[in-house]
Amino acid sequence: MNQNASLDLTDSLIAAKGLLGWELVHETQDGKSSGIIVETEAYSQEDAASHSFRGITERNKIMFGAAGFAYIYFTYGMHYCFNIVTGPAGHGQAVLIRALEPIDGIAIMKKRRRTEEANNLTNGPAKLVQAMGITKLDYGANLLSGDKLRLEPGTTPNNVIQTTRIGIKNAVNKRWRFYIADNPFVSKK
DNA sequence: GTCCTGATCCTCT
DNA sequence: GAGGATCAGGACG
Repeated sequence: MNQNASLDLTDSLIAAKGLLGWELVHETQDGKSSGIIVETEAYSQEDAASHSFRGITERNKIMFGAAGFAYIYFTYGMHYCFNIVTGPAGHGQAVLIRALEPIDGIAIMKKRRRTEEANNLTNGPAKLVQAMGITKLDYGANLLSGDKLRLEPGTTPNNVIQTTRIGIKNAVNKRWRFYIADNPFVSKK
């Protein structure tokens, strides 16, 4: 376990791996909630599965901006997913956060998720958004500025698994998904 | 405009 | 393991 001095967001693949072990913190009226990032996926504009593949649009324009901002999108008519923008300005890429290990505010998460099961709070991209109280209002938030929604350094995990992504139809052969081995809060092995 | 699809989750069998 | 919920963005004309 090594202390992370800084986060490399110059490339989504590097960032997806580097984000594992970092803590995502959100302070709301209900209190503070946070969790360790245990599962991520990388997306880039050369990648047919990425929202940025077909170029810049009103929805995904934040992906083409500077790194370190929140890209939140709505899908399947009922779910939001949370991404961290990476790469240089002008290059559309981001890292999808797929799962967290709950740390602070677990009682708040249970209330938001309407469940008592601790291992069912944040083990999926739409679940963690709900558990953390993230909304579309957080679109474009600067995660590195120490604001209410932010990233905090954690510890680098020892065992990281690299594999294929989940829930996509294009570019399914790319092994752009990373998760911490043996972590019970990973959405799927 | 209209149509279709989706980086999902939950509730059933 | 399968299917439904439910709506915004994007493609097309």
